[in-house]
Amino acid sequence: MKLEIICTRAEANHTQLLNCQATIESLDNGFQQMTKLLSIAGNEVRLKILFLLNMEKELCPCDIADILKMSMPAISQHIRKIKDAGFIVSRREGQTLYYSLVNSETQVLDNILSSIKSSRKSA
Amino acid sequence: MKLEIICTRAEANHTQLLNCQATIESLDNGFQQMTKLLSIAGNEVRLKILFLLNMEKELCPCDIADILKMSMPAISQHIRKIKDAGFIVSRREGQTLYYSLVNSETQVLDNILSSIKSSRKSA
DNA sequence: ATCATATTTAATAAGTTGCTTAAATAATAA
DNA sequence: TTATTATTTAAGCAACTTATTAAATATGAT
Repeated sequence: MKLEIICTRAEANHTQLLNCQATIESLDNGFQQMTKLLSIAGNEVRLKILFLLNMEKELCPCDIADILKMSMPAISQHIRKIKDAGFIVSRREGQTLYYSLVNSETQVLDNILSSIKSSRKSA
Repeated sequence: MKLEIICTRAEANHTQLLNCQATIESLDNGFQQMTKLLSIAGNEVRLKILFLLNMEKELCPCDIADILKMSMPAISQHIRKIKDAGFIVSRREGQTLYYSLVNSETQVLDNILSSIKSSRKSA
């Protein structure tokens, strides 16, 4: 792989820049995975859904729509995104679908959610 | 504040739902602050910029453009978003602007960045 | 001054997001 | 079967995002 440097500043440290490029490239998969999580959680509605599922273990779309005072289709479409990303799973009971968090490799998500939980005390 | 419940399921636990609404509302500020951070970091380019600034202490836009192989204006506009959100500051040295991370209340961000760092080992 | 470098800003275009409304599925009940 | 409830899907649209290109600032050098 070709690593080019175009910065012309005299002070620019080319070794440093090449090093940075190599590091960024070696972590490419990590960046993609993390961006997937953060772009899902970086929407206030979806962040609240994740928080609620963490708090209540499982909820149906209707509950979530009630709690967040939003329409069913709006909630359903957020749920689909979170599900497509693999962070939640569903379980059917009659006409009702219950969604719950997948608990795997969610160390960063856990940290985000507990940070929100403790925000009441500090705010 | 009026808390309405519209879910008609017989099994729906109204106390639970009202409780959830109250919790979500009490943490409103926390949700907004966290969404701000995650929506900034939930873009792969910005996540890499934050990672690089964490790794190298300070960098100029030109360095970042080189490392990420992107145009100066594209980088500059990402930097502006991160700066407007208050996560980085700049220091001028002649014609060059050096950007660095603001280190305050960044516990979640630190966790995100160190998680990426350790992704090489596990991937 | 004039020019070159580092950076930002503005205008714009293409793509994405996130809602709404209406229609489609799926399961259950009468 | 027909109706009801829970949920999803589709179409449409306004708002937002992110890149590009070109122009504007700011600093330093000639």
